[in-house]
Amino acid sequence: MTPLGFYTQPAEAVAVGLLGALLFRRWPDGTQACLRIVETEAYTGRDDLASHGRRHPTPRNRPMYGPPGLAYIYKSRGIHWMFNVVAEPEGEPAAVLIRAAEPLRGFEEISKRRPRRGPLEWTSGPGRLCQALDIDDSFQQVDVAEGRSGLWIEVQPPLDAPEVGRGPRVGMGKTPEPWFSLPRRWWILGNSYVSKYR
DNA sequence: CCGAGGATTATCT
DNA sequence: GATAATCCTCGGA
Repeated sequence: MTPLGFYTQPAEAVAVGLLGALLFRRWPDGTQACLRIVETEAYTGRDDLASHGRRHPTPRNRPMYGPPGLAYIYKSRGIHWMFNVVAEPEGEPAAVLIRAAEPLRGFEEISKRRPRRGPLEWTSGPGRLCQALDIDDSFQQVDVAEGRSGLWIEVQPPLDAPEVGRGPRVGMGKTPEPWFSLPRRWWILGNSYVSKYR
């Protein structure tokens, strides 16, 4: 499947399919990091009161309505950057939040951006991941299927179903049921880098 | 180990 | 004016 075809799928399918995908970051000085995506969440449009796309386009959520395969980045709590990849055809507000990843290469580069913290706290959460990889809104709407921006994803073959966990999303706050409990979070079972804030 | 509370600001109503 | 797709620190056990 082409990258465009992959990201054009429903957000749920993209979220599952991104488990095990390789996330790359290359800095201007030539240093590089490679991580394995281990936790994702799906957000869609009017059928999802937890999603930024639940009402209509706004300056912030505009990228969710745009072409699939581009980054959607926003700031949470005025502090933490969140990294999503847009899914579904242009016009449909949908995105997949990259919640956690397991560092494979570039430990030095990652650890120096997460000082005074152990490896398990480097990238085990969406805000931590963006801190570890210097991801901010300068990557807004970059194409994650190609590496020119210095941030890209290489999708891998699907995992076997028994390796995948599924459950409610994190940080739903006052979101009403049933959206509060919809099982739209996926993770790799047994992986230590899955976020621990539930 | 665990739970409570604070940080900090753009965005939306 | 309230809220937020989070993270960290601190106090108590």
